[in-house]
Amino acid sequence: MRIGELARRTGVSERSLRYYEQQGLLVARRTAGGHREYPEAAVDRVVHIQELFAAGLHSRTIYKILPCMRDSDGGPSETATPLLVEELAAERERIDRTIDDLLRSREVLDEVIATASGQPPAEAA
Amino acid sequence: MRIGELARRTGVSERSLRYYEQQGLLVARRTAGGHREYPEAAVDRVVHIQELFAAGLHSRTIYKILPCMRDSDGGPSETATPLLVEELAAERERIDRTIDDLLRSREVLDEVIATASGQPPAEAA
DNA sequence: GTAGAAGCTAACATCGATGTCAGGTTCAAG
DNA sequence: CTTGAACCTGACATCGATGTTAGCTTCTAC
Repeated sequence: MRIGELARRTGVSERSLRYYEQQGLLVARRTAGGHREYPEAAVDRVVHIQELFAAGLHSRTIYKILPCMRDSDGGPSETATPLLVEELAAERERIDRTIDDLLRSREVLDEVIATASGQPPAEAA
Repeated sequence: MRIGELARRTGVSERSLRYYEQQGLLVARRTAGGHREYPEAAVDRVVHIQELFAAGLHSRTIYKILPCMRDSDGGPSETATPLLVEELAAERERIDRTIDDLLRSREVLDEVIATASGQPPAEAA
């Protein structure tokens, strides 16, 4: 498929898809005229990439772990080096901390919402 | 206390503290010479602010909800308007989505780590 | 009063994914 | 062949919190 369809099917802008390619996250065959031609598997791959971006990983990190991920084609084509594993463990910890922060913040929001919704301030009672 | 101590005690840079003030998130009395002078409660307040920043909220949003938060001084000094509540609910949903993304991504990382650590790739078997 | 630490303001830099625009080429259907 | 949609590259803009620097002032302890 071409870039327009891939963008439509993944919800990722063409701009971003080209950026992913530039960062080595996505490859595409080229038409005689230079247009990108993606295989079906590209859809899954873009979804994976998005997930990792959503986790706050940098493209450089994603670049390193992508070959180690179970792809739609089957098993991973490569195994993570100890160094990469160490880096991923650090990312994992960062993610854990982020989740904790989010849970705490969500509680704060809930408290404010609850106060405003259910319990009119004492001054009004 | 002055800005240096507040920075030390909260782990937030002086630069950021001044920025918070500029955004209206933090107020400080001023010395005759213009130096900032913070009350003890500022420590808690800065911690709150950091939590909300960590959740991905913008300073403008934090500005709006801060007066509605239970402060170290006691109850909230203001109650959220319905409009604000709606906005906070949207933030809450965003946070939920973010958490989901993070959980998914963490699983991906765990899988890669597990593969690299324990299970040599199938092609070798 | 004086030296050095600590503060002040203002301005500019940064990071990274993404938006957007310009100017040109290719593709597909008539 | 022609036309309009889709695509190409390249460059510049954006957002927002924070880092950094410069040049100056204030504070504190001697």
